Amino acid sequence: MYRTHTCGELNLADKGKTVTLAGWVQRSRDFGGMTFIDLRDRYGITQLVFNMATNPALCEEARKLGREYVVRVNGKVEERSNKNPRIPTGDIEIIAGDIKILNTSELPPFTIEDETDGGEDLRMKFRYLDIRRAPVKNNLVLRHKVARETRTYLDSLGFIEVETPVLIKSTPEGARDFVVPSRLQPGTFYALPQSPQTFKQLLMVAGIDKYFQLVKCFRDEDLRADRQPEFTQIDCELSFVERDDILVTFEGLAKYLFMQIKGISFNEPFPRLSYEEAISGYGSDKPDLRFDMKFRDLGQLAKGNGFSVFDSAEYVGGICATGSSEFTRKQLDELTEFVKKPQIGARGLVYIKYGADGSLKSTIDKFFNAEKLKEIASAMGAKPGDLMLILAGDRKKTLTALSELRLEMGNRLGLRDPGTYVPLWVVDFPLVEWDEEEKRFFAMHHPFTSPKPEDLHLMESDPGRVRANAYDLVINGVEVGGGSIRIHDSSIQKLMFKVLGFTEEEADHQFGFLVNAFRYGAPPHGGIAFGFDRWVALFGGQDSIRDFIAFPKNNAGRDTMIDTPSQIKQKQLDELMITLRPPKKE
RNA sequence: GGUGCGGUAGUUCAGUUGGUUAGAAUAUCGGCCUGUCACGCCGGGGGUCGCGGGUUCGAGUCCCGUCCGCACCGCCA
Repeated sequence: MYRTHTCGELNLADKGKTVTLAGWVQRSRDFGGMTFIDLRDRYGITQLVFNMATNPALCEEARKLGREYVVRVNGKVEERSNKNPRIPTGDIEIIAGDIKILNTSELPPFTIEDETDGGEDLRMKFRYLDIRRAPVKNNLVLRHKVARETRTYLDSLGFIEVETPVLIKSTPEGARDFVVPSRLQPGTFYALPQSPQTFKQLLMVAGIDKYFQLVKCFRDEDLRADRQPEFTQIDCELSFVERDDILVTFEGLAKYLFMQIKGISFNEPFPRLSYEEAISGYGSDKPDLRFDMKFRDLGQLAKGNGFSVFDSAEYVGGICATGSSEFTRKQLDELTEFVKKPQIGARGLVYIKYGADGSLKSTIDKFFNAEKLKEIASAMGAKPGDLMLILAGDRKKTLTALSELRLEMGNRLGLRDPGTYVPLWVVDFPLVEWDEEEKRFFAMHHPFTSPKPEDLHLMESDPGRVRANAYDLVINGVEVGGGSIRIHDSSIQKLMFKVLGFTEEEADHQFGFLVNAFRYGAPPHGGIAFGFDRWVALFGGQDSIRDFIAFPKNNAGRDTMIDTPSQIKQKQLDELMITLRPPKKE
């Protein structure tokens, strides 16, 4: 037997036992007369003791062990005279009787500690060392647990996990595809799935009834802290369901996961907000509801006072920060700079301080007398001690900017605690969105999303106003999942393609297989997909999904550890009949 | 495609107005140390200042270009 125990399990109950442990040398503390070594494996750290008085040869050997050496140790479990309450094995130590070096190690390029001295890119380049660190390892354990609990829950409801192909067909709608050249059919390409969307719908036609899959998806778009080119979805689809069946089922999954993973229970149903309510109230289709600070539309109240910024604005609205009237000039200047950043794009920021003494002080005193300011304050629900922040301009842009300002204020006021979770459903998304560049409508969700029956009559006359039978689950401002009731009626599907500007030929070429399948008795169906990585990161209390993925890509889609993407051999290109064009000359 | 920040010892960083031999912490190596757990104390080694060009008597510092990393906008049905 290689080892009798792990480095994380021994305690006083094991006192007196002779054990064999194996692991990595985390650190050694050499006192000359005695040496302590912290031995680490996935399960924890156990202290080894070597004493010059009782076993000088072995103690000399132990002094020579370097960081990250792999060793196996025989010894006796003893109670420590000085206990360490900070680790689970802190009551005991191993009096080493024998030690074997299983492998030496070069000096690692960064310290293998919870608080490492390694920077991001070094950690990625030596990810196998990074994963030895408890925080990263624990994230992977967390990920495993979420996956396991997801399977347990869905299985208990009769879902079955079905694998769908990874080499599929490219479709121009939506994100860019990663493509894979075919050798057997030179000049043609597979695409990697952006999601198994069409396959799960075909599984519904096939009568699978309740499907799920923890599945890798691929999108060739630019990356962010919460976006990787390959990521994992909890992909689900059900037959013979209406929207509320799906919301209830997966609200159940969310609640189950919160209970199993975080020990948090939600007794109330998740609130539901329409897309329109979310946008007008929070400027975002994924509002962070850990704090209120809802927008107030100041509309006509702001206009006609000679302040041209307001008078010429399509939209004037603001937020009220409770108890923030004491913000300093410096803080307010910072906020102004914040909203004027190009990424946010507001032209300026109007504030009204509602002093605790009832006084009103603002950047627009010149145009608004105390009475008018009081009217605004009352419209915004402000009380003495509050700070009102107002933006004006083009409606869409201003709502977006106000949303960013709201989140910034939430951060500044400490209202976005990572340990607090506030979920909600956003429903009734628009079915399609007008694209000014291409002068055509695009599906907001995807082309198989069904319109709400009551809006069906607008499909041809005013498609922009048609609402979709679609929904997103949002937690703490993170879109963790979304889905829709699908179209199962081929005439509505045809209408949808028409709205999107597909000719019948194009629709047939790209999605003919699905439309064909629907001719053979497609059941009403719908589904949802969750961003598994985001969900795990959320449970882990972090914004970036990168440390919840064992081997993630960097900002530019590179894996610096294996150095990819990279060039391939000419022979491979020849087989694929691919000729590389020389780089464009400027 | 764009914006911002960064790149100096193995690592994380500091480096003033352009001016002597580029520093600190940590890691590492050597010595001392019998109860540490961020051990302590003493000593040593360690630098292509990302790369290329320019300005200058002189560049880590200023300018141009370029590469790399991080965050964001566009993009992500």
